[in-house]
Amino acid sequence: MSELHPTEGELAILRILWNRGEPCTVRAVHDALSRSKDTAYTTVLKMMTIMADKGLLSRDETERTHRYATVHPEPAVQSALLNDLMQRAFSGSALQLVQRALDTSATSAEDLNAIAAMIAHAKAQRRKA
Amino acid sequence: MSELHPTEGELAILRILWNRGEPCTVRAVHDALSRSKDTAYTTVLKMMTIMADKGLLSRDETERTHRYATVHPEPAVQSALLNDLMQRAFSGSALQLVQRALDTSATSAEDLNAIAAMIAHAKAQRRKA
DNA sequence: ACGTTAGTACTATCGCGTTCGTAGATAGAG
DNA sequence: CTCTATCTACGAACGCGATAGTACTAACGT
Repeated sequence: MSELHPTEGELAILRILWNRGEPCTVRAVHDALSRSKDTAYTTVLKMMTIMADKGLLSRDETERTHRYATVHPEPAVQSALLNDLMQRAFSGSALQLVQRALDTSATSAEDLNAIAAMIAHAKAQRRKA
Repeated sequence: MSELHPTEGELAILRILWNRGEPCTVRAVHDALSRSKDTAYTTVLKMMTIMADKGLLSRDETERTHRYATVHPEPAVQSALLNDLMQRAFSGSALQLVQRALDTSATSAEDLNAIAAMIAHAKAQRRKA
């Protein structure tokens, strides 16, 4: 259930793994993380083993240096987080959420167009079904 | 800074206060909260005093039974939470966030139309400026 | 064969959110 | 005036996320 509710630190690690797109060593993740944050190697290791225990990551132990991979794809986690926030702060209303997102961020004209296109597409899907 | 990042429990209390639209007593909040959650009166009291210390709530102590009111309006907190999530899970891209929100939740046709209207409006605003 | 290097595991600590019991204060009823 | 109900305040305890130091293990070069 809460597999898809990573904490802040966990999400930072997941982002790196998603970016790489392939199983990585703790060393690689730590190096990448060091660019934005100052964390000890053992801390990253600890977090990643915990995440593996939780089922957030999978671990390949065939080599001496273990390689970790994400279990859930990025969109699934994004959806889960979004749904969570929608329930907690928007009474479950996707409309309100999107509304707030749009009038908050300085959305570019291109983005507006992209979203409009997306909606048109969604409507088309609707008509088919 | 983190004034606008209420925790889960804090948000539940804020929601009640926002719904009421007026300063409330701890008793009133606790009663409302009891409908969905089983929490002791003193727990709610404790959280609300902490929130007052944090600047999330203001307190009127003129009467014996203090009355608490929200400091920040709901939209502001929603925006802050949304921005936070946008940074953490969507690389700061509002487009991606909205995209995920739309293709995840079973958005109703009316909602789609409402969002489309909203975008049209935003575009119009853009043209003016 | 041995020491250096790099890896994982274990353990401890710290802060914070959450929970609630208990104590102290005050208003209102009898 | 006293007793009771209700309120606030204080402090303790617990779980968990985050952090990191230390110890043990395995490979690799000389």
